[in-house]
Amino acid sequence: MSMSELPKSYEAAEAEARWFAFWAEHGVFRASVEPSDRRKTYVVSMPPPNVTGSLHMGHAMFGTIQDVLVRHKRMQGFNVLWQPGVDHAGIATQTVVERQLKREGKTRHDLGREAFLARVWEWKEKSGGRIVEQMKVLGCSADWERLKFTLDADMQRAVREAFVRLYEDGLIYRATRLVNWDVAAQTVLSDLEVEIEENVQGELYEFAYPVVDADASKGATELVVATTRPETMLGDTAVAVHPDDPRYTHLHRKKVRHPFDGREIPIVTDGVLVDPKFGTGVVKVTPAHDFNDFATGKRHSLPELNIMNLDGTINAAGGEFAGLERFAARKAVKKRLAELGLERGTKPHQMTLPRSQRSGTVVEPIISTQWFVKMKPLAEPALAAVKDGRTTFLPEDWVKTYNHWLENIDDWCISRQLWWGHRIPAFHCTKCGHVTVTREDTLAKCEKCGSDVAQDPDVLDTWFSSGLWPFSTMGWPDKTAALERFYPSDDMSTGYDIIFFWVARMMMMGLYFMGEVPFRRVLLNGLVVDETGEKMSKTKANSIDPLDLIHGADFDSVVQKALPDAPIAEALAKFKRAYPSVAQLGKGFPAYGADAVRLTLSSYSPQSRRIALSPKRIEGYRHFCNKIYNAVRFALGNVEGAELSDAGPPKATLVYNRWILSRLATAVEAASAGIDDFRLDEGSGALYHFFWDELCAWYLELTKPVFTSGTEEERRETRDVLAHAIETALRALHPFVPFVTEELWQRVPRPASRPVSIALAPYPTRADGNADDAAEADMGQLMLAIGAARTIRSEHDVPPSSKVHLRLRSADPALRALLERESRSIAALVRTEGDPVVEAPAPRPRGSVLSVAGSIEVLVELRGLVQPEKEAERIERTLKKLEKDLTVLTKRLTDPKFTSNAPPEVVKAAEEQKQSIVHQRARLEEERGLVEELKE
RNA sequence: GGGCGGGUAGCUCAGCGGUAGAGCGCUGGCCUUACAAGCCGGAUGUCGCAGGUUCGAAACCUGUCCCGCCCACCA
Repeated sequence: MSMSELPKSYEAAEAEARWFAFWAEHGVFRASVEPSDRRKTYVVSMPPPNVTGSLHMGHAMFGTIQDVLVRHKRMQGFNVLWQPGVDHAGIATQTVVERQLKREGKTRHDLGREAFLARVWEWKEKSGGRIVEQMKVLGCSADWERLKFTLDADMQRAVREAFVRLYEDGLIYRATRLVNWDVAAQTVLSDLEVEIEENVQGELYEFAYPVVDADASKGATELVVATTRPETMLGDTAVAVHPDDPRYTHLHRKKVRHPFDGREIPIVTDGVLVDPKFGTGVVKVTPAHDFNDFATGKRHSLPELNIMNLDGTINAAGGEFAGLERFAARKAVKKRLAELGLERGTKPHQMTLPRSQRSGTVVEPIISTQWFVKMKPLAEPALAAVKDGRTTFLPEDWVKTYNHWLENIDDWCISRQLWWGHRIPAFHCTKCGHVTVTREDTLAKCEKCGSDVAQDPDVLDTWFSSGLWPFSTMGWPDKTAALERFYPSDDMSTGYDIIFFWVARMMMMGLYFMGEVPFRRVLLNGLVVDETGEKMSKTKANSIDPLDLIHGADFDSVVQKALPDAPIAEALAKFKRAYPSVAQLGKGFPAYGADAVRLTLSSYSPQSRRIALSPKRIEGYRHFCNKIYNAVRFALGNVEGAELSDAGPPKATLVYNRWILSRLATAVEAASAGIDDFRLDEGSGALYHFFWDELCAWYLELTKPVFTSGTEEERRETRDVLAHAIETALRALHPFVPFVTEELWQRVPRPASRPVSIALAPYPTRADGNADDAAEADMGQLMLAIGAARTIRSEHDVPPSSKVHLRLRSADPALRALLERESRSIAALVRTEGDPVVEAPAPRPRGSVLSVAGSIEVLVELRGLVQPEKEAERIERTLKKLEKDLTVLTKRLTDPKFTSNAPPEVVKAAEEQKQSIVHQRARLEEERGLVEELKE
């Protein structure tokens, strides 16, 4: 295969689709449950994306991380299972379909439960697979044949089993209490699904309750209360003051009159609820619509007066306000209070507002009967398992967050008033009210009285089934081969935003049902945000679809997707503010390809909480992918017939061949360490640096003169080492950039034992290279000398087409021998006229410019080419810098505290450096005279 | 109100006890037969601020100012 057969630039799109199909066809991603397969397992569960979802940067992030981990382990010979799945996403999915119905002028109630569910399934079959296809575009090597949907029949069975067991064990119960109500979705929410909006500018409204039978001589005859939700006063059943507040002592045991319906409500004393220093020191108490007041009501046995319908309108208890929507009711109540002369003013007030994570509407606390899971008994083992190290976190500061949440956990409200989801397996007797919880699909008669029963209408919180994921996907509650082999899993990788929602719940459920932690490590990545650090959101028009990066897209279409309802110009302006670097990108994203996007995401330190996506950075990594492609394309022209074995690297005698094998050992070791330690940035960085700065910039350049004018023996050795180096480098890079590496690897000479795909080839280890300090030291000298010569050329504007005469001098005979040996290489890289002259130090020839590189003096003859003024400038500038460094070093070395306290190797390094500087300075000072010579 | 993370080159970020790093951007010279998505050079930082510990601090400690996130029932 010669290089002319490959196009000059790498075209990602075509190659990526082709290789993914190839991997699928060869079952490369398949995990094995064969009893004869003795390989160690490596298991990762993919966080199941919502079935309604389409790929966003968060998916791309975890998809990349997990794919790197999984491909690495697969190449290391593990039996890898990356378990993929899709989540039914209760509220989100139901909302999507209900919105469709609305367009047809219908509600789900018009269809009825069964028909509605049929409709959702239909939608799921049609549109629900999109996210899976998109994960594949990214290159995710999950075992797609094992794809699970959280509502699959076997998942339903697992969920029901879990529910029944928890119920039987007394950990699931039904209770009536104040819960968070989403009036838009018309369902209860768990505490976690309520998002607190901070720093909302609200108002504190004050009004007066007249005291019944007030005695004006003893003090106030009314109590002024303050509230941010005036309409809740319709449900007030008490007014509270602090027991020790002298202002109100005379009112203890008295009552106030409700201004609208004339009810008399008690004045209670409560030291918990009331802070006498806040406001008027009087608090209205609405037990049915406020969490504090609910608790207060319990302490004082107050009635709980519910004033709200489930749709957020005021109910009959609200009297004249019945039927009003809650915010309209607020206005009406205020108006009425003003008319009655009870309004006492309004103050601006900074407050927090609880909003539903799903619908965004303000959450109403209401009293309702729901199903709960008792958390304390589940949380304790989950805390213990992290404390004793059975499960570890990376980065580990997240342990604190995890602990804090579990230590203060409240019971989990798991019922939802939705239709789409796992139905609660409980049956209510229509006659005696007895509740039967059963594993069966249906129940014919009440187990207590034999009357008809009706199944509980509610479904479970989506996260309930997610919590069972690591074992429900393996066939639990059956004792399957998969469960035996793949539980617990090894790494749980996800964004830190779902530590509570998912990670903690899997820990609790896994420990409870399996008696063992569900995973050994929790790897938490940061959130992908825009280039200025803002969270990606619709209103900011700063969301980027990873597919637009992979396949390319005009900014017009990018922003239209992000902010569909705004004018393009406005959306575009917002978008460009969020991504300053796109200003240099013209009209849109080019097709970066999946590899470039993956490598970019791998290059961010996973311990940072925010990952500010920079499109220009992706461009840099696309260039790298192209670099890989071209380097291999070039190498292909010279490696034909290479003889490779998997017993180790080819034998090398030439310094650059030994050197690249030594660097290779370091690089592949760093790559594996980076991946193992969840430092993908370090792993990918090591390979990037190796490939570009060492393999391409130095090694490939050094092989060129060998292939054009080396001896046959030199050519053969270099051919084999080069072939080995690129084959190994491709394997090392594969987890990060799977597509381009497969594309090239298939064409590269490789040992006969290699499998059908690079994805199954062994991941390289140190043994694929050959550590060689002597070769590294020698190459270091050569690189320094060549660099110095190039700098001289460049600073004197010598065009690359002009060849120069080069002299290299050293007092060290061994070094001279090296330079002599490599004179052909040096000549090629510096572009000299003939081979450089290597000699012992001697008087400087007239008309040449000198630079000192370590212990080598580099002289470039420039008579006729040189510009004396520039040279003078260069000398003075360099001397100034040397002088500065020397001052610092001398100061340190003359300080006895330093020389006696610092470790010897540090002192020694400083001394050597000082010597080198002194030497360089001396030589350069001599050079000052040169400028005059050059003018001759 | 509690907790956590961050403030390092113009931008996005590594470094976390031994004389400041990367990518992009900037800049000089090059279409040198793998790659102009490239090559060879170059410039760029009182490492948020103030104290302290140390022979030595961007890194450790204390305080302080900004920015962000999470948790929490102050009406």
